[in-house]
Amino acid sequence: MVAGDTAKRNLTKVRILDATEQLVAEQGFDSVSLRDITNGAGVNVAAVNYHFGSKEKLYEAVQCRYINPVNEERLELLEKVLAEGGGVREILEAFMRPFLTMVTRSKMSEQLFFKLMGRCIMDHNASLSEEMIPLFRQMSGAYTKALASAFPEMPVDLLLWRLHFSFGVMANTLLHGDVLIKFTDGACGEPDFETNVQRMVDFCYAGFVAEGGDPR
Amino acid sequence: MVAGDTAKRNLTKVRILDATEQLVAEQGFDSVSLRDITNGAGVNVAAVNYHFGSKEKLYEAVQCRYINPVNEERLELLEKVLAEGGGVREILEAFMRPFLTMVTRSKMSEQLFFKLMGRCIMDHNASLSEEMIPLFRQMSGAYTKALASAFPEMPVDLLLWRLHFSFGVMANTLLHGDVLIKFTDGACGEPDFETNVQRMVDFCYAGFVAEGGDPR
DNA sequence: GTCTATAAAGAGATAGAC
DNA sequence: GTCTATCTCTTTATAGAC
Repeated sequence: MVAGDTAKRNLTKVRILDATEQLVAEQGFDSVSLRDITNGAGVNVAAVNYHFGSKEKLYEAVQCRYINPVNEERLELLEKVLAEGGGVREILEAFMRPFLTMVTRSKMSEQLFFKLMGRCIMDHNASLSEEMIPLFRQMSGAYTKALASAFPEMPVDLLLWRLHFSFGVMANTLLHGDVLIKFTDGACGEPDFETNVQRMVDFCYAGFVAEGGDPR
Repeated sequence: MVAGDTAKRNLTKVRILDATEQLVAEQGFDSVSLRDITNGAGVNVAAVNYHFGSKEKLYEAVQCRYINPVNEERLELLEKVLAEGGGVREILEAFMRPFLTMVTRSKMSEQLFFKLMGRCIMDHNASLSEEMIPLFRQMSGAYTKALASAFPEMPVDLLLWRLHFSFGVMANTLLHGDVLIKFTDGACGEPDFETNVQRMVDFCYAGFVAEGGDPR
């Protein structure tokens, strides 16, 4: 195999991934057919099964493409925050900011990219990919531990639910931020995600330190 | 038409609704076929189209069956809270508690019922039914107004986003509460929804009164 | 590695008998 | 109001030519 073959193979593969993430962001995992995808990518219908094995595996590739780097960056940022003696606010920011870093790696608009991310973390019908579970467990374990250190007197179950609540705040903003904008006829403004990260961190930080908590 | 006919027609219709909500709660709107439904209900395949017109309209009926009463009860509770001079905490509780009232009207287990509710408010692929939009707008308008009175100095856009965050907390708990339980191997406990409502109210109340807010 | 052609299964919907 | 039988369309996947 020569370099040109690899380049061409990767081109087709990447075209499929790009088309899939665009269509999935717009319509959801369950509403997109292989023909939609191959038409969008300008490749033959058989190409998906040749390059990915099945539609399901293509979907796993789409999910892992960004979610795994997001979880890696979450781990890196958390380490940095803890090394610098950061508190709960910084921990929560480390949890939410990586989506903002990752958007620059995609060809999609910010709005569509966040929609895709929301679908990846919320549409558990379309197979929560096995390939992302270990990293996800590691990441959530590290954050749980960090928050448990910050709130030594908070019962673990309460802490886990508050982390889950924070996850819900973020996921709903990613997935349905556009719905709020349409539903309020723009009265909520059209904040960029940087603004939303700050607002979400403020909101969840206050929720974490609420009665029962023991903030550092 | 005699009473018996009506009873029998309603029986079939209700059997279809019951089977559909059970299957949708378990598998999601996009993963259930008409044959799954009619098998589950013990009725003929043609019955769905006879009684509901189409699969889509059946889904709208399933969504409206509980979501409309939930939104009505939210409005009633809010009126009562405001009449009694309740504050932000009580307003948030009025927003979240109706799911707990409604679960008793269903044949499903609590866990499955909340899963169904989560799907109804989060799966916007499967058609956000036109029939529930007016009530939904009225309800969210009333809550926005009540919260705006409680936080007269908070910019409206921030207030709307904090309400959206609260919605995310609740929706994620309804839809993915079971995921947290499995994912943490039970370390989060298995709290009943009453406990979760209190925790969500605590969390969101603190989020609302965080810096920038002006609590009553 | 890419194409055409097609297989095989399953979907939603409905005509017409009862 | 309910049933059987069937229509029509779409889906994923693949065999085999190039």
